[in-house]
Amino acid sequence: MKIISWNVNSIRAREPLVEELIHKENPDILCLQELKTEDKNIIDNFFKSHGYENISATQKAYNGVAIGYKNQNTIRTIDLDDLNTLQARNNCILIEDQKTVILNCYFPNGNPIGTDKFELKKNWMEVMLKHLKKLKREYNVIITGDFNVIPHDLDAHDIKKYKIDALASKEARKFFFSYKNLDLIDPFEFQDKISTYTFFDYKTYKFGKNEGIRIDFFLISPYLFKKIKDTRVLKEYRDMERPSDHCPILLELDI
DNA sequence: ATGGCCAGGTAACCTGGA
Repeated sequence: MKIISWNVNSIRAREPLVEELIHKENPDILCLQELKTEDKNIIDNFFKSHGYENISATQKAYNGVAIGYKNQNTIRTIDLDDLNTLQARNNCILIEDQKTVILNCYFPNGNPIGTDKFELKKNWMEVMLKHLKKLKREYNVIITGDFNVIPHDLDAHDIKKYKIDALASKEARKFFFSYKNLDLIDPFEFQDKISTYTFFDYKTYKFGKNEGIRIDFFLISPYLFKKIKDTRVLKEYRDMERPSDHCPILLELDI
Protein backbone atom coordinates (compact mmCIF):
# COMPACT_ATOMS: atom_id res chain seq x y z
CA MET A 1 0.00 0.00 0.00
CA LYS A 2 1.36 3.34 -1.06
CA ILE A 3 0.24 6.46 0.82
CA ILE A 4 1.09 10.02 -0.19
CA SER A 5 0.35 13.16 1.81
CA TRP A 6 0.58 16.64 0.35
CA ASN A 7 -0.31 20.15 1.44
CA VAL A 8 -1.23 21.42 -2.04
CA ASN A 9 -1.98 25.04 -1.09
CA SER A 10 -5.15 25.15 -3.24
CA ILE A 11 -6.45 22.13 -5.16
CA ARG A 12 -7.52 24.32 -8.06
CA ALA A 13 -4.07 25.86 -8.47
CA ARG A 14 -2.38 22.48 -8.10
CA GLU A 15 -4.51 20.18 -10.25
CA PRO A 16 -1.80 19.74 -12.92
CA LEU A 17 0.83 18.73 -10.38
CA VAL A 18 -1.46 16.42 -8.40
CA GLU A 19 -2.36 14.80 -11.69
CA GLU A 20 1.31 14.29 -12.47
CA LEU A 21 1.85 12.83 -9.00
CA ILE A 22 -0.96 10.33 -9.53
CA HIS A 23 0.37 9.28 -12.93
CA LYS A 24 3.93 8.85 -11.69
CA GLU A 25 3.36 7.32 -8.24
CA ASN A 26 -0.12 5.78 -8.46
CA PRO A 27 -0.78 5.94 -4.71
CA ASP A 28 -3.52 3.81 -3.14
CA ILE A 29 -4.24 6.56 -0.64
CA LEU A 30 -3.78 10.27 -1.33
CA CYS A 31 -4.15 12.68 1.60
CA LEU A 32 -4.43 16.35 0.62
CA GLN A 33 -4.42 19.46 2.80
CA GLU A 34 -5.17 23.14 2.21
CA LEU A 35 -7.70 22.60 -0.55
CA LYS A 36 -8.84 26.22 -0.24
CA THR A 37 -12.24 25.64 -1.77
CA GLU A 38 -15.65 24.95 -0.31
CA ASP A 39 -16.80 23.31 -3.55
CA LYS A 40 -16.88 19.54 -3.06
CA ASN A 41 -17.75 19.05 -6.75
CA ILE A 42 -14.27 20.19 -7.72
CA ILE A 43 -12.75 17.64 -5.34
CA ASP A 44 -15.16 14.83 -6.27
CA ASN A 45 -14.64 15.41 -9.99
CA PHE A 46 -10.89 15.49 -9.65
CA PHE A 47 -10.65 12.25 -7.71
CA LYS A 48 -13.31 10.47 -9.74
CA SER A 49 -11.60 11.35 -13.02
CA HIS A 50 -8.47 9.60 -11.71
CA GLY A 51 -10.26 6.52 -10.41
CA TYR A 52 -10.44 7.44 -6.74
CA GLU A 53 -13.24 7.63 -4.25
CA ASN A 54 -12.82 10.37 -1.67
CA ILE A 55 -14.00 11.99 1.51
CA SER A 56 -13.46 15.67 2.18
CA ALA A 57 -14.03 18.42 4.72
CA THR A 58 -14.16 21.87 3.17
CA GLN A 59 -14.75 25.54 3.92
CA LYS A 60 -14.63 28.72 1.92
CA ALA A 61 -11.16 30.00 0.90
CA TYR A 62 -9.19 28.40 3.75
CA ASN A 63 -8.05 25.02 5.03
CA GLY A 64 -9.89 21.96 3.72
CA VAL A 65 -8.70 18.33 3.60
CA ALA A 66 -9.49 15.23 1.57
CA ILE A 67 -8.50 11.58 1.34
CA GLY A 68 -8.67 9.85 -2.04
CA TYR A 69 -8.53 6.05 -2.05
CA LYS A 70 -8.74 3.19 -4.48
CA ASN A 71 -8.32 -0.59 -4.44
CA GLN A 72 -9.96 -0.61 -1.00
CA ASN A 73 -12.91 -2.85 -0.20
CA THR A 74 -13.25 -2.26 3.50
CA ILE A 75 -13.07 1.50 3.99
CA ARG A 76 -15.19 3.12 6.65
CA THR A 77 -15.30 6.79 7.49
CA ILE A 78 -14.77 7.83 11.10
CA ASP A 79 -16.11 11.28 11.88
CA LEU A 80 -13.97 13.07 14.45
CA ASP A 81 -16.28 16.05 14.25
CA ASP A 82 -14.81 18.03 17.13
CA LEU A 83 -11.70 18.50 14.94
CA ASN A 84 -13.79 20.23 12.27
CA THR A 85 -16.21 22.37 14.27
CA LEU A 86 -14.39 25.65 13.70
CA GLN A 87 -12.38 24.90 10.56
CA ALA A 88 -12.09 22.00 8.11
CA ARG A 89 -8.89 20.27 9.19
CA ASN A 90 -9.38 16.50 9.53
CA ASN A 91 -10.45 13.34 7.73
CA CYS A 92 -10.27 9.88 9.25
CA ILE A 93 -10.78 6.53 7.55
CA LEU A 94 -10.63 2.98 8.85
CA ILE A 95 -9.28 0.24 6.63
CA GLU A 96 -11.12 -2.58 8.32
CA ASP A 97 -9.26 -5.54 6.85
CA GLN A 98 -5.97 -3.99 7.99
CA LYS A 99 -7.32 -2.82 11.36
CA THR A 100 -5.65 0.48 10.47
CA VAL A 101 -6.90 4.05 10.76
CA ILE A 102 -5.52 6.88 8.65
CA LEU A 103 -5.88 10.43 9.96
CA ASN A 104 -5.33 13.20 7.44
CA CYS A 105 -4.59 16.47 9.20
CA TYR A 106 -4.00 20.13 8.59
CA PHE A 107 -2.88 21.32 12.01
CA PRO A 108 -3.43 25.01 12.80
CA ASN A 109 -0.44 27.24 12.14
CA GLY A 110 -0.93 29.10 15.42
CA ASN A 111 0.96 32.31 14.66
CA PRO A 112 1.36 34.72 16.21
CA ILE A 113 1.91 33.36 19.73
CA GLY A 114 -0.32 34.96 22.34
CA THR A 115 -3.38 35.26 20.08
CA ASP A 116 -6.56 33.24 19.58
CA LYS A 117 -4.79 31.46 16.73
CA PHE A 118 -2.21 30.04 19.11
CA GLU A 119 -4.96 28.99 21.55
CA LEU A 120 -6.72 27.21 18.67
CA LYS A 121 -3.52 25.38 17.78
CA LYS A 122 -3.03 24.14 21.36
CA ASN A 123 -6.67 23.15 21.76
CA TRP A 124 -6.72 21.33 18.44
CA MET A 125 -3.54 19.43 19.27
CA GLU A 126 -4.99 18.45 22.64
CA VAL A 127 -8.24 17.16 21.11
CA MET A 128 -6.15 15.20 18.62
CA LEU A 129 -4.20 13.62 21.47
CA LYS A 130 -7.44 12.36 23.02
CA HIS A 131 -8.53 10.82 19.74
CA LEU A 132 -5.16 9.18 19.20
CA LYS A 133 -5.18 7.64 22.67
CA LYS A 134 -8.55 6.09 21.98
CA LEU A 135 -7.84 4.96 18.41
CA LYS A 136 -4.49 3.44 19.43
CA ARG A 137 -6.27 0.97 21.71
CA GLU A 138 -8.16 -0.62 18.83
CA TYR A 139 -6.22 0.02 15.64
CA ASN A 140 -2.89 0.48 13.97
CA VAL A 141 -2.54 4.21 13.39
CA ILE A 142 -1.21 6.34 10.58
CA ILE A 143 -1.48 10.05 11.28
CA THR A 144 -0.21 12.21 8.46
CA GLY A 145 -0.38 15.70 7.03
CA ASP A 146 0.91 19.18 7.69
CA PHE A 147 1.59 19.21 11.45
CA ASN A 148 2.85 22.80 11.50
CA VAL A 149 5.40 21.74 14.11
CA ILE A 150 9.20 21.87 13.95
CA PRO A 151 9.92 19.15 16.54
CA HIS A 152 13.71 19.50 16.77
CA ASP A 153 16.04 22.41 16.13
CA LEU A 154 17.68 20.37 13.37
CA ASP A 155 14.36 20.16 11.53
CA ALA A 156 14.92 23.75 10.37
CA HIS A 157 17.70 25.16 8.24
CA ASP A 158 17.91 28.12 10.60
CA ILE A 159 16.05 27.55 13.86
CA LYS A 160 16.94 31.05 15.08
CA LYS A 161 14.22 32.41 12.78
CA TYR A 162 11.67 30.31 14.68
CA LYS A 163 12.65 31.20 18.23
CA ILE A 164 9.41 33.14 18.70
CA ASP A 165 7.15 31.10 16.48
CA ALA A 166 4.21 28.78 17.05
CA LEU A 167 5.80 26.05 14.91
CA ALA A 168 8.78 25.57 17.24
CA SER A 169 6.99 26.60 20.44
CA LYS A 170 7.43 24.39 23.49
CA GLU A 171 3.67 23.82 23.56
CA ALA A 172 3.49 22.55 19.97
CA ARG A 173 6.55 20.37 20.51
CA LYS A 174 5.07 18.99 23.72
CA PHE A 175 1.97 17.77 21.91
CA PHE A 176 4.00 16.38 19.03
CA PHE A 177 6.14 14.36 21.45
CA SER A 178 3.04 13.25 23.35
CA TYR A 179 1.79 11.69 20.10
CA LYS A 180 5.10 9.92 19.65
CA ASN A 181 4.95 8.77 23.27
CA LEU A 182 1.83 6.82 22.39
CA ASP A 183 4.32 4.59 20.58
CA LEU A 184 4.05 6.20 17.17
CA ILE A 185 7.16 6.36 15.00
CA ASP A 186 8.35 9.13 12.65
CA PRO A 187 10.16 7.20 9.88
CA PHE A 188 11.96 10.25 8.51
CA GLU A 189 13.47 10.99 11.90
CA PHE A 190 16.22 8.48 11.20
CA GLN A 191 17.13 10.05 7.88
CA ASP A 192 19.28 12.99 6.93
CA LYS A 193 17.55 16.13 8.16
CA ILE A 194 18.48 18.48 5.35
CA SER A 195 17.25 16.19 2.59
CA THR A 196 13.94 15.60 4.38
CA TYR A 197 12.76 19.20 4.69
CA THR A 198 9.17 19.32 3.47
CA PHE A 199 8.45 23.06 3.29
CA PHE A 200 10.29 25.84 1.47
CA ASP A 201 8.98 29.39 1.74
CA TYR A 202 8.00 31.03 -1.56
CA LYS A 203 9.44 34.25 -0.17
CA THR A 204 13.15 34.56 -0.64
CA TYR A 205 13.27 31.53 -2.94
CA LYS A 206 14.23 29.13 -0.17
CA PHE A 207 13.97 26.01 -2.30
CA GLY A 208 16.90 26.93 -4.51
CA LYS A 209 19.03 27.35 -1.39
CA ASN A 210 17.68 24.16 0.25
CA GLU A 211 16.67 26.26 3.26
CA GLY A 212 13.55 24.50 4.44
CA ILE A 213 11.81 23.11 7.48
CA ARG A 214 10.41 19.65 8.24
CA ILE A 215 6.76 20.04 9.24
CA ASP A 216 4.92 17.32 7.26
CA PHE A 217 4.96 13.87 8.81
CA PHE A 218 3.82 10.32 9.04
CA LEU A 219 3.55 8.98 12.57
CA ILE A 220 2.84 5.26 12.48
CA SER A 221 2.39 2.27 14.77
CA PRO A 222 5.38 -0.07 15.32
CA TYR A 223 3.62 -2.90 13.48
CA LEU A 224 3.42 -0.71 10.37
CA PHE A 225 6.96 0.60 10.84
CA LYS A 226 8.18 -2.98 10.42
CA LYS A 227 6.26 -3.17 7.15
CA ILE A 228 7.90 -0.16 5.49
CA LYS A 229 9.03 -0.68 1.91
CA ASP A 230 9.81 2.93 1.06
CA THR A 231 9.74 6.46 2.48
CA ARG A 232 10.47 9.52 0.39
CA VAL A 233 10.11 13.29 0.36
CA LEU A 234 9.16 14.04 -3.25
CA LYS A 235 11.18 17.22 -3.54
CA GLU A 236 10.95 17.28 -7.32
CA TYR A 237 7.36 18.61 -7.01
CA ARG A 238 8.71 21.70 -5.29
CA ASP A 239 10.90 22.37 -8.32
CA MET A 240 8.15 22.27 -10.95
CA GLU A 241 6.12 25.01 -12.58
CA ARG A 242 3.70 26.71 -10.15
CA PRO A 243 4.50 24.51 -7.15
CA SER A 244 2.97 24.24 -3.70
CA ASP A 245 5.30 25.49 -0.97
CA HIS A 246 5.12 21.98 0.55
CA CYS A 247 6.57 18.75 -0.87
CA PRO A 248 4.55 15.53 -1.04
CA ILE A 249 5.69 12.83 1.38
CA LEU A 250 5.41 9.13 0.56
CA LEU A 251 5.08 6.01 2.69
CA GLU A 252 4.90 2.56 1.11
CA LEU A 253 3.98 -0.40 3.29
CA ASP A 254 4.04 -4.12 2.66
CA ILE A 255 0.39 -4.58 3.61
C1' DA B 1 21.57 43.14 6.95
C1' DT B 2 16.96 43.49 4.68
C1' DG B 3 13.24 41.90 1.99
C1' DG B 4 11.58 39.19 -1.03
C1' DC B 5 5.91 34.99 -2.75
C1' DC B 6 1.43 33.04 -3.49
C1' DA B 7 -3.70 31.89 -3.08
C1' DG B 8 -8.57 33.28 -2.58
C1' DG B 9 -12.07 36.78 -2.23
C1' DT B 10 -13.94 41.05 -3.30
C1' DA B 11 -13.08 44.83 -6.23
C1' DA B 12 -7.08 47.42 -5.67
C1' DC B 13 -6.11 45.66 -1.59
C1' DC B 14 -7.12 42.48 2.24
C1' DT B 15 -6.39 37.88 5.11
C1' DG B 16 -3.64 33.99 5.69
C1' DG B 17 0.13 31.16 5.20
C1' DA B 18 4.91 29.46 7.98
